Amino acid sequence: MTDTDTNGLPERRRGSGVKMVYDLLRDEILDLVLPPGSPIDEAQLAERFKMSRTPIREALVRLAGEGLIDTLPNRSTMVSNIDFLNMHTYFDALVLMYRVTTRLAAEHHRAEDLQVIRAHQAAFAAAVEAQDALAMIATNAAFHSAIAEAGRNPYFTGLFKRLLDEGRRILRLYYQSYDDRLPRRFVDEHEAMIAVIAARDLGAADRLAKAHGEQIVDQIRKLFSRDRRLDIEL
Amino acid sequence: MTDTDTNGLPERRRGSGVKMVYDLLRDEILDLVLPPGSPIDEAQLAERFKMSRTPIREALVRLAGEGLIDTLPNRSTMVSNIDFLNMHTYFDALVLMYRVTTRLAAEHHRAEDLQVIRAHQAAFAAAVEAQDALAMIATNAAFHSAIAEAGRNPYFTGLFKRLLDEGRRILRLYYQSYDDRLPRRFVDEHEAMIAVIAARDLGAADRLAKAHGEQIVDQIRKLFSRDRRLDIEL
DNA sequence: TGTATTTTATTTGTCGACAAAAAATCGACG
DNA sequence: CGTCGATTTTTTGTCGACAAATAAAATACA
Repeated sequence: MTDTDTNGLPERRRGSGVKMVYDLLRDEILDLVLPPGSPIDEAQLAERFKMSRTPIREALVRLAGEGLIDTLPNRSTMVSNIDFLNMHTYFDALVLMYRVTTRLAAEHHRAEDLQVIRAHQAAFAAAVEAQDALAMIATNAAFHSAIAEAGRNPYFTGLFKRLLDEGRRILRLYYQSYDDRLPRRFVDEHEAMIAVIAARDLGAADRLAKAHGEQIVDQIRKLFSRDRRLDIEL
Repeated sequence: MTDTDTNGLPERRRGSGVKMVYDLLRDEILDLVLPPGSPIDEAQLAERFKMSRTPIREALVRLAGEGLIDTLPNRSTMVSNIDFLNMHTYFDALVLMYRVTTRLAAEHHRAEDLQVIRAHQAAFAAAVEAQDALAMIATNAAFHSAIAEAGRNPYFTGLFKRLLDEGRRILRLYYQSYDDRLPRRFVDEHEAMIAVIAARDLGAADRLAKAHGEQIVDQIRKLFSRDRRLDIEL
């Protein structure tokens, strides 16, 4: 037993509490452990983490800043809803960021970036092989996130990462369908993207990213119209 | 004397304090009243606004979430620096958002949107006529912000508004040069943009926005190399 | 005189408590 | 039996105080 006191609770260093609460709550929201609409009770969290409401509050303010929770003034705060009606705006933004970040990666990447990207791609391929849908979602996001980092534009990577996070919530609703033959196609497309990035072919990077993104959007649209009979306008 | 007590201090309603501090600090940062690097002292702010440190702290957390201030753990927090070395990433993002939002505005705008846009354009023209540089910056940002809103994609408008805010800090450093013949050209270009948006000509909207954005970037680059002998890579 | 070490001072992070605001409960009255 | 109003309960926003962490100052020592 390391780093724990007699109560079995980890000894927290001053200042680490907010980050812990923030990270955990964030994960629980994105993994739908806390589904949209779930009420968030400060006092309850304070008791759960054995700390005062002050650091809890700070974590909540940060989550609200990212739009992951909604706070009604003087009243309850809850996990923000996924806006299915305006989903097309999400897809538009996602595809554009796929394109821009991949193109910039082809332009600005360094040798060490490719190693990181290839490592994430290997992890994604392993998740596909293992048919682990949750791992697919996570490693796929990490793969594209690494590409964005190689593009070296913090404004784009910032927006893109937020979109990928939001995507975690959407995909997790439908990850069941991931046990068909689509994931292997994604693996191949990822390989092709790595190749054009390495070759610094900006045009091809843009084209591949566009096709890749639109295919994912198409797949999600199909899921929606099949499972929910919702016609998402694109 | 309305809404004030005997001390001359406004009676604040519960919950309004944080927003007041946030808004004011934000403006002071963007207007360079608080230049980059300025130390932010919680206790000092608490005394200035006659409130406890708790709401001050919440405002600071939100500002930190937007990257307007940097907080060293357990130590001082200060106004974030403008990253001149990586300015090109800013320009890349700005021009792309100019294009995307203008194109989407041409696609999705409604009649009432055009009225708002034209009103902002009139205010911009008036600022140019009055040679009021600060008003030009503000009304120009409002004009493009209104176009973005008409595009109806919250992900793009969110990023774009943040970029325009950041631009306020950059432009305010150089607003002196605004007393040449460039602003009138901006007025004309704005008029052309409104026309193609109204005509729902997506391609022309994209082209005009690209030219408009790149011209602004070019202008700023010239200012930099002239005033600072700084060679900004683009 | 310069450097290492202790002491002091300043500032942040956290806490428990209180007051305001909204919701929930209860009770009066039709 | 239902509706409106008063009262209680719950939850949030704010406060003042304290403790940990760091910087600054003072002291000891070579």
